[in-house]
Amino acid sequence: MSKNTIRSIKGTHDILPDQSWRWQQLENHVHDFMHRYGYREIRTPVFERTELFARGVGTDTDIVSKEMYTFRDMSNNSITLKPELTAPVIRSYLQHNLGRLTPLTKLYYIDHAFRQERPQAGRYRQFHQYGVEALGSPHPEIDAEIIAIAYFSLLELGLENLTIKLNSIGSRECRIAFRAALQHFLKPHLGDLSETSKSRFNTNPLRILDTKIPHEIEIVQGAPAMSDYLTAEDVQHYNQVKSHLNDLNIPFEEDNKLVRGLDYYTRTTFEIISPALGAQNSVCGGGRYDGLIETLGGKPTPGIGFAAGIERILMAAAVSQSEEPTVLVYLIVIDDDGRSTAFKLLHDLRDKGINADMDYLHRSMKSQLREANRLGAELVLIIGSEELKDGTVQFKNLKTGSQKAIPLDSVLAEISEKPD
RNA sequence: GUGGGCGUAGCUCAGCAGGUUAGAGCAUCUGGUUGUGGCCCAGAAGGCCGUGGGUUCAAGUCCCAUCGCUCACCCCA
Repeated sequence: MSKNTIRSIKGTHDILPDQSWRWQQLENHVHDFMHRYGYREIRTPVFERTELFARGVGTDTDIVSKEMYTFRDMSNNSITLKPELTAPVIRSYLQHNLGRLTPLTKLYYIDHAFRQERPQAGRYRQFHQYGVEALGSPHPEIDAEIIAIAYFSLLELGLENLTIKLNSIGSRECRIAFRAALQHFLKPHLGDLSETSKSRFNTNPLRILDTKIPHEIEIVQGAPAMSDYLTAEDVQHYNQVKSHLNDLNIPFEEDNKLVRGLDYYTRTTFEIISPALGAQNSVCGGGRYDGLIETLGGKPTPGIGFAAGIERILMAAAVSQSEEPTVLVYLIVIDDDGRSTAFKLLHDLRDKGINADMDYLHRSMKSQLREANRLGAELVLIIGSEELKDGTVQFKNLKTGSQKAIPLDSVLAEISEKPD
């Protein structure tokens, strides 16, 4: 690469033609899948007011405190490239009062988000997710549906050996009690905790449970369990979610240490991990957020959703489902006389919905045939001065090698028949 | 922010104790066929050996710095 070329920004990637076909396939699958489950697409802007994330996601989360792309626009507003996709959807839901139409609003998206982290396998600064949000129902069936969508959509996209990790972190009331108990338990160990854990002790002690530091894991081992602090309603809700999952034969593992990193989660939280990935093995994460809509200025409305990482899915999914469409017919021009005839014929073919192309470099016939072969064309139409004279084209099948002269005006008919 | 690995042709990589004009395979282009692809053969093009500095008679090779890529920690999709 020349020293003068400009590179893409660290942690961002071009999706080249080799890969874009897989993206299209995945997106098509997602659209189709979501429609089957009764979800409608929503698209929100790439950037939002910074305040949306500060309020919605929580200022003491890693995302808000150190990973956002934030800048000032010309009106001196603080703007942030979306670091996650739920808060903007809720914002839009409230702004347009989408809940007016029906008490349960089911939305999905395929979108990109931005976080300023050190890139690594499966973690990029611009990354893509598809996800769903179901707004309005507090009932466990919708929790199960959300998990079902996450799980079955991933299966349909070709992922294997997935593990669903499931937990309930309770309603807001019992989290307050649990939080106090946790702080009470951790207080004597405060000196042994890492700096980050120490600061989380006050801001969000639940996240200390998620620690990866060995000696903290030991300390946390004896911590009070969230499950002991769930209210009777929380327990019942959780049990019903599990029961519905069992009804659908969706396998899951309970993990009472699973705490989603964003502040807004309540009750059901889940994560789906794939063994085909590296250290960043989570392909999907989600949960219930019964307080979020109220936090963002709406009336109290329950909600639940998930987001799945498209790059990670593409990394973990071995097979692509179908062949990329290729050029079917390639036109070859031998000498300048035939060029305009070929150009018009090319247009007619395309107009009739046939994948067709021709050479635009005035190359030798041999080169043009090579190109046709490289493109995977099945048929080649050759036009030279001799053909022009008697109004024909050479009709050649590249698979069999057979060739015949046919009248120019019968080309379309000939192609639509089974070529031989 | 912290740590490890790696930067030689478009791609994947050789380059062996520092020693003359820097190599291979694949890809590309041209030719072997006065109008016929794949396979085969021949040839061509393509490299400030990431950048800067240092050591040396001599640096792709050794040292330092720097930039970039990558993996991992943290956290997450």
